[in-house]
Amino acid sequence: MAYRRTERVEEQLQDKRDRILQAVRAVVAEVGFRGAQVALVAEAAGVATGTVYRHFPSKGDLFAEALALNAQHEVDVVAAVARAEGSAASRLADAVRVFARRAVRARRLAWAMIAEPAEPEVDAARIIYRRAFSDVFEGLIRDGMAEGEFPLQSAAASAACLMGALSEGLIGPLAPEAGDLPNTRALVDAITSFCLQAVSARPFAAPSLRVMETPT
Amino acid sequence: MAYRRTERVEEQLQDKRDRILQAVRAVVAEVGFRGAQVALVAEAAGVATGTVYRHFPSKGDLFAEALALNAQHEVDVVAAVARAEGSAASRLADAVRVFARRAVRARRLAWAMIAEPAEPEVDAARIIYRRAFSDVFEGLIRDGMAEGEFPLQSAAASAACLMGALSEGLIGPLAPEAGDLPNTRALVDAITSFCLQAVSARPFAAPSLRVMETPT
DNA sequence: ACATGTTCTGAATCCTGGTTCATTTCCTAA
DNA sequence: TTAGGAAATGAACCAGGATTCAGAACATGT
Repeated sequence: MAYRRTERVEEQLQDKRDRILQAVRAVVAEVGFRGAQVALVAEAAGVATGTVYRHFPSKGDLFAEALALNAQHEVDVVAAVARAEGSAASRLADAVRVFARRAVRARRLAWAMIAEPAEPEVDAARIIYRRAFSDVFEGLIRDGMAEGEFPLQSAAASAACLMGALSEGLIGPLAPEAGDLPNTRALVDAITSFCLQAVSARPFAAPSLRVMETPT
Repeated sequence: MAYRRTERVEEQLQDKRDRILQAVRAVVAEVGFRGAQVALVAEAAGVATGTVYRHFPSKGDLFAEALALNAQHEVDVVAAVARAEGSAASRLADAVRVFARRAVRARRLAWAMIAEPAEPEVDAARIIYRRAFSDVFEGLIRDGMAEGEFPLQSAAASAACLMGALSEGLIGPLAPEAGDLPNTRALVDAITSFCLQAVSARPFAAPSLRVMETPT
């Protein structure tokens, strides 16, 4: 016996792993998932291509973990806002606004995280985190209903719609092709109030469908 | 000169082209974009792989055109509903409902069309049609504002959010993994009223953000 | 300094599925 | 019936990028 993994090595290993994850973030923020190849990530992390595979089983796993890292952080931020004090409505508005604002700041990265096509593993992770955000909103909607601030509704469905409105409202403007967004503030406000009203408005007696069965 | 493209040949050609496009639809409806490879499509269309390339320059183009065909049809259906008579609110509700209902019917296909990862050309087409739907909704929102049915709002932003709420509200349930959706009706209703209220409710004075600048 | 095990390296390999193209089959007009 | 194209075929080809792996460089404890 002449080798033992010392504390120091352990740290270096961990550190290298972290560096690789950070590199993914950096590369994706720059060239998106599309252009993010393993070799580039390795270079950005200052390691050889093969090293990446000593730390992660595959590209998909690596990228999914990188996304998860980022997304979890955002979830935490939003959840913290949601946990603040105040009415459900104001907390919901704040949560939505914080999400939107942060996304607008890190345009390219946000777009990649939310919408850019990527490996299946990444998609899987996205679904999980979409739901995580959705859960936060769902909790707020339930609070609001409990307090009588919001009308009764399917919290789960509303939360999903809310999440959708939020990301779609953002996606167009965030897309790399779209030019500079001139009035960030207005955009964020529009999205926020859309979401708020959807959830907090008095129940609307949706007119029944008079259109016949639409065929074809 | 001993050959001239006759009427009949012309038709056969056109017909073959159509068959290929239909085959894409069928294959995608079955195995999604992920599993849809050119060879499969060719087989489904009853032609050789190479033939596909006599009609379309590349897989991406073919698939994008197939999506466009489908999407355009849906846009037409929704636009027709939007053009019916009645208040803006009821037309909007109907439009949303029809979209959702039809999507729920053709689960796998709808999911593929709306959300499944695919070639860049397909994504490009998606963006175009997303906007097409969004435009229909935007028109209705404007109508509603003009009539005083809806409060003043950014029609473009609301329409985008609406589109997002609609697709996201659907996507989860439509995803291939998700089991059977038991109460289709309830889902469609929940989505519809979410959208309606978002757009038609009295303006909500969104509480201002008391949370400090969230760092990191 | 050495023996033994570990991590790193990056060029070579492999794989997948889109695309090509030499050949065959099919049309048309004379 | 046949010459002069056009369209169809599908096996072979190829690109691009993930993954591997044989050797080099390191660590550790004696």
